[in-house]
Amino acid sequence: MTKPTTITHLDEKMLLSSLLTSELYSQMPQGENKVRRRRKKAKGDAASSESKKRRLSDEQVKFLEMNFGKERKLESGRKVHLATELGLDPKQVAVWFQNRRARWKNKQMEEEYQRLKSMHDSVVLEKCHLENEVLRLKGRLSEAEEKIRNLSGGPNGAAAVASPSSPPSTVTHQPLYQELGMDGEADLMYINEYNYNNYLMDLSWYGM
DNA sequence: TTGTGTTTTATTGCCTCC
DNA sequence: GGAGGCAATAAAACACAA
Repeated sequence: MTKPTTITHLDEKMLLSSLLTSELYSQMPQGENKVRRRRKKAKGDAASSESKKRRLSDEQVKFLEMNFGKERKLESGRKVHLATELGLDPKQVAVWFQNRRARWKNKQMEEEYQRLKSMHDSVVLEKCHLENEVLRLKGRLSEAEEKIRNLSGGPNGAAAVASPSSPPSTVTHQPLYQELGMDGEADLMYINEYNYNNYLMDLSWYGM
């Protein structure tokens, strides 16, 4: 009689992960990748109650935390001293410090990421504002040029304005919204806000 | 109670340094 | 070559919603 096995989400994840690492990665030619092969866990020992995983007591953790605060690395003498003090195996102390360093490093990286992200966000926002300002000023420049053309006498006056002192490239400075037939600065503000929002959405999409 | 996600403890394999 | 560090991961322990 074979009982149908139900595969939980967790099992599925583990299975997938072990398949990926053991099968896929171990097939990669050695030397071309730095991905280590999936190890095999010695399951027999875990069954014995003696080697079962034990959580450290609050006092033990507190003491270890205190020591970690003083010095994150653990030289041999200190390890043995802490172990006897806490009634633990020196190896357990070493493992605890190793794991604690890993957690500390993760936290540092997370904080650094948040710091950089907020810096980056404010730079992007600033860029949007500056782009808006550039477009606004270009609009005003076009208006001023138009007025000058009108003042210097009708439709032919434009030729007079386009003298050597005013470069012909001015035409290419026409604001984008005029080219697109849009309604001035309000639309431009909208475009920039739109781009910025899309940008933020992209960041969140990539989990940033 | 149970399924699921998270945290903690422990192991393995590789790398570096002395 | 071995001691110690680190990254990756396993697995137990725990938290918690449903």
